[in-house]
Amino acid sequence: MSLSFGILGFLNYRPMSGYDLVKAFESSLEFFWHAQNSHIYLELKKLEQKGYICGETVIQSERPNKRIFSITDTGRKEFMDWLVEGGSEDAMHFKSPFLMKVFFSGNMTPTQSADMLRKFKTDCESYLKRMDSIPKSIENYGSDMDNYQTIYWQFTADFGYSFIKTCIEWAGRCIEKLETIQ
Amino acid sequence: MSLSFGILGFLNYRPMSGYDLVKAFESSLEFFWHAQNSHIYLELKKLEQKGYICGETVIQSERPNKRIFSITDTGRKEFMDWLVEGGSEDAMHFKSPFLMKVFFSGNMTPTQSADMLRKFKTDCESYLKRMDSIPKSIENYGSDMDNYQTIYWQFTADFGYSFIKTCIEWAGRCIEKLETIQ
DNA sequence: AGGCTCATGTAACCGGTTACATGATTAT
DNA sequence: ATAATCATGTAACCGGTTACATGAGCCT
Repeated sequence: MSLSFGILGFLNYRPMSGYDLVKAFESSLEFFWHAQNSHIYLELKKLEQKGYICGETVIQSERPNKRIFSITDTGRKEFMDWLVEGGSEDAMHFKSPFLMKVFFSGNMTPTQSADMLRKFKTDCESYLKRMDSIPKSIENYGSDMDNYQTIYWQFTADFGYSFIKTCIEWAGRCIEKLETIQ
Repeated sequence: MSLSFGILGFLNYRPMSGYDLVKAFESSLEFFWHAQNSHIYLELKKLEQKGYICGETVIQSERPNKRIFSITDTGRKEFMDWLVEGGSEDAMHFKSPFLMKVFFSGNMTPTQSADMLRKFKTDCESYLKRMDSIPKSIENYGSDMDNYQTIYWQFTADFGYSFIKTCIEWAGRCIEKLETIQ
């Protein structure tokens, strides 16, 4: 469901091809909404059928042809309804196979589970490093956009940043605890 | 996929009915793996067909009859393989319609988005309050269980706690920022 | 009388993933 | 040569959700 609103949201900024959308998801929503390219193309088809977007083929000589999609008025209305509705999004709990593993780690030795947590921690740390580039890219992106938009991109980036840092601190505490009982 | 491992994990502690499992998920995995009762019953059927668990009907006079499921040796092996495999769980990113809304909130007024974030924050705060009871229930639960198990339950509880606190702090920062530009 | 707990399921649907398929141009 | 970027899709599958259906016993 939310993928379609993500697509509508991007097309509300400007018309884009499926390929553009794949890139847009990768570079901005990636952290909290990973999207497969196959899924995006399927969703574009559905949105077109519903009349929320309309596609136009652009013939290119030096590159493969592409279809550029624009949001329609009904599409924009649909998007705004979703955005404004106060539906409690259940934002607090999320599905995490990793945490489920931690929950059941009493079936492993402390050494095994500490290793798992160390791997998690280093994964987080390298992810955090890659995230350092985000604030800059928002500034670039934002310069030619409405300045007001960019604060929300910064909000989500800040969330990602804080989340990962919380993960690293938590993993550190867990590992410490496990080292005392070995 | 992970639901089945959650079920196997609980049945690895002790035999349970579908109803027991629903309660177990609600009281412990709820935060990071919400499970529908219908889904649990469907999964139990599949796991039985695969031979990972086996069910036995218990006739009760004062209550409806029930089926108690036990984990089999192959089921236990399957569970342990899942637990130990170092598959990178992709624990860092998760799907959040709420954060997607934040990302696109440049289409709302600062007042509207601040309201949304305030609602989120109070939701988090009431959730945090309810979470205060968890450490106690782990202690109770843990007293008759292997003490070593309980540290992992505490780890996941700690994660939930830290996560919610991070959310509250983040929302606070966002609201503050929005209030300055109104 | 009304609501809660105990107890188990089915059917339809849908959001999303995995794997596969193709092919031109451009840069190294 | 070969890898990367640009570009678009299909088919099969599956994990999970929503809605529905039933019914006994207990507590207030």
